[in-house]
Amino acid sequence: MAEAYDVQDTERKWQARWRTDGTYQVEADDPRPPFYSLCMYPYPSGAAHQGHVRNYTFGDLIVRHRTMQGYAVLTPMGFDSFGLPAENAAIKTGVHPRPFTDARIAELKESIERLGAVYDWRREVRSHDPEYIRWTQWIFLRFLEAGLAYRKHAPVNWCPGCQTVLANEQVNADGTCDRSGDVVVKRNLEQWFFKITDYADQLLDDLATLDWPERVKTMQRNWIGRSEGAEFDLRVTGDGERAIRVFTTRPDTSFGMTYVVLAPEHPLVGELTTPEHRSAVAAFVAEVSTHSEVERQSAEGPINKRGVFTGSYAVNPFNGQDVPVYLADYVLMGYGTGAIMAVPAEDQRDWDFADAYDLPIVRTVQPPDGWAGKAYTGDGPAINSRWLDGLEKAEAVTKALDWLEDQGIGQRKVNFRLRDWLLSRQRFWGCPIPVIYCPEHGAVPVPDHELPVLAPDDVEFRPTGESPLRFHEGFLRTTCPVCRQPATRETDTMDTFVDSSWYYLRFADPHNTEAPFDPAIVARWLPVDQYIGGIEHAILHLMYARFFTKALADMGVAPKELREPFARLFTQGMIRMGGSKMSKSKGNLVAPAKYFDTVGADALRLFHLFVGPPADDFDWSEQTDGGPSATDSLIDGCARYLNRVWRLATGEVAPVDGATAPTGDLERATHALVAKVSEDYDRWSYNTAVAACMEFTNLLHKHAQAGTVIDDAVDTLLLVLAPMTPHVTAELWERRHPDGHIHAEAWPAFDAALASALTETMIVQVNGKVRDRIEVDADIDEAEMERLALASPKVQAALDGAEPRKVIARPPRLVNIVR
RNA sequence: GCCCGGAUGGCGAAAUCGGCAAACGCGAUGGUCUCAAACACCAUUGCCCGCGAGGGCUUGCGGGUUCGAUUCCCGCUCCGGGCACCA
Repeated sequence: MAEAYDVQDTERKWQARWRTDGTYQVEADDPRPPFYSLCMYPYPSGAAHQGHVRNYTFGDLIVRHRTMQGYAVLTPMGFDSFGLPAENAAIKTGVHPRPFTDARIAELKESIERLGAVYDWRREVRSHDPEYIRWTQWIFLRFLEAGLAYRKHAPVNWCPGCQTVLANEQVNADGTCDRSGDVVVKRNLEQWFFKITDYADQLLDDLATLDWPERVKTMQRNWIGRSEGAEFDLRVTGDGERAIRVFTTRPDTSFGMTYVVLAPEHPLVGELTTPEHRSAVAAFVAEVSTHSEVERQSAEGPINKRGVFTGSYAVNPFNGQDVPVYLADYVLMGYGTGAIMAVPAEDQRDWDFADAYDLPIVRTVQPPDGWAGKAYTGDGPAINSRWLDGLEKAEAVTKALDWLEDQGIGQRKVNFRLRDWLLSRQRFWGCPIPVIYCPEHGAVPVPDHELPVLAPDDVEFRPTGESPLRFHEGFLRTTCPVCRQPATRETDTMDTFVDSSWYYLRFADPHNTEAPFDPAIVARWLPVDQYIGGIEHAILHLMYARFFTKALADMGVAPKELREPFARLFTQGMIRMGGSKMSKSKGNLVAPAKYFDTVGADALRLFHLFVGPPADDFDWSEQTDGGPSATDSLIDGCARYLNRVWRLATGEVAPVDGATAPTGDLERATHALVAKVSEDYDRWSYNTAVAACMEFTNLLHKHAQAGTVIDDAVDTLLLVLAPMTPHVTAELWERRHPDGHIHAEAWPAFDAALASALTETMIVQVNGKVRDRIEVDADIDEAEMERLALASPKVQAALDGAEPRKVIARPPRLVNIVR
């Protein structure tokens, strides 16, 4: 009886081998060309889920393929181990987040290993390691010195559920918290910020240099939201001193300004409000401040309740007319100058407001004939605009800008939607911000030699909305590094996105005790050649990491030439179940363990590779009562395929009486397989690479049934399968080549000439309909094609005696006869 | 509202540069092996008409360009995602 494939034993055996033999450990001085492959390091939420499996299967395929191609592949892994879930669990159970987190890391690490994904574990990085904390804090201090970290009072997003401040990026479009789903409210607190806006232009421009999915780049462009325009002053009527500064992208429409609007929080509101309007304005401002950002920014509600007149007027500098000054909740203090010139004829919001408040509307751009809409925002000749009349938009904009600058009233100005990154979190389980507050010296950085500032273990976890550190006297009370007088520590911690903004740099030099990393070593490995992760990080993490790389390079901490961290990015599709993303919080996870325990890691990997294009979402079908789901059937099919490969490679395919070997040159077919799989690996078409392997396996199977010798072809099949299904191919290789290690073999070469077929099936069409198929030499010429085609009885029948009007021949595959 | 994707058999999908639509697999049906089952192996499997040979139709919908369109262009429908008073 032939020996069946023992999945469990084999996978365990090879995982142990890869752990101990160092195949995937590399040093900075490795003579091979470097290749840095990185999967986004995970938040440790426990055992892996199918999203991890998919991510690390793709990543592992690249690592193994590049290694076979002769690269020194840097393949590190770590854990984004600070964060809310561990702390929330601590509040619930009273158990410190560290043991909780460490246990979950151990679980996740085990399932990653059971997947057979290989990493240089010597380089493991965990956000909550004291050494990692040290260097995160060190980097924060460098940002502080460079003026890129600062503190200010700011209205911040406060989540009542999480009891903490959130970054803009963590607030959903509907104003709810990205994590808890609670409605976010505004609070005014003193917070630390990173000055990411200093890099807005670079973050925008350098997107062009990246080999990233277009849609991710577009999302980043929209998020940065650059707009060009003008800022200029409007004198307040009857007031020799005060002026209102406005921002506009349409200075060409300035003659159509019929009123001015300030944000309710604008500093001039008090001064501009006349006594008879005071109570109405006060009521309006109070009303607006009770609304959350969401309510305020939703266009619902009657527009005539959304603004109020201040009683003051300002002068439109273009035509000298007085225009009324209003407040409206749709004007935001945080963008531009917090004040706008309203041009209702060319802006729909202004139009609606003018309509509701009976304000005049003057068109300054001629709408096209038959224009039935209200505000016209398109191009057209300027009208009612004196010296701009007749000019098209672009010219009018330029002329208006020049005029503003000549008059000394204003100037060209670029505004960004991007805001500075709020990094303070009123949380315990994060990296402490290394700052001390001294009554005498203010905010003083903790000296480098006192790092890391570590949170104490003996804290009480309470849902207070402030970090438990605030109640820990031993942590809180300290002395000022400058004057040695009593002082207090900052008790906020950093947003966990700070940790993930530089971990990929630390991986290059993870044990450095003198610096976060050696720039020379970083220069060898970075930028990351292939970064893989979920689309959900398209904006936040990827923008922050780009900012960190640029800032660190400018400070000389990272190599100066390193302008971008991730040269190529691949965003894998989501796995959905029942229409929503598979996630722990939705309770619709399908743990991989049950597949590891049955069909094995290779079969599960093969399934993820085969099921569809890696970038596409996949719907995991739910279990029906008792029977296997469609998804489980697909996974079983992958396991069956690997058993077939096993029998083929161990010589156990049963011979079939009277079977004859397929015709065709097996050597050519083998070259074609290598060509196909090589190309598919490079273009992220793993599903078709698997299909090609299956097709080739079917071919070899027929040979085996006929008893043909096919050893070289089987070896090649194992080699091209090795990055996809590493365990079974390693085992088979070792059995076929004693002491051999398939993952140390070279990727098979192919001869392009041999990879193409000798003969082709020529399709003969009459009027575009297929009428015949003829086997021809691959190097056939047009004349011969036409001759063969016209000689075909089926073609003659279709022509029915008619003379062809035209014959199109595309050697060697197609002839179309037009009658 | 704006921007970006997507739609192909019963299901997951393929067709890479405008040239055989449905590769590969799942499921299904019939058969071989078996006491039986599982495994394995063989065959069929887009839809319609036809005993058959064969014929017709088919890539969300409607047009267009072309000898030829799943692929390019115009106009829609539906689904998914991102952004959304950003002046």
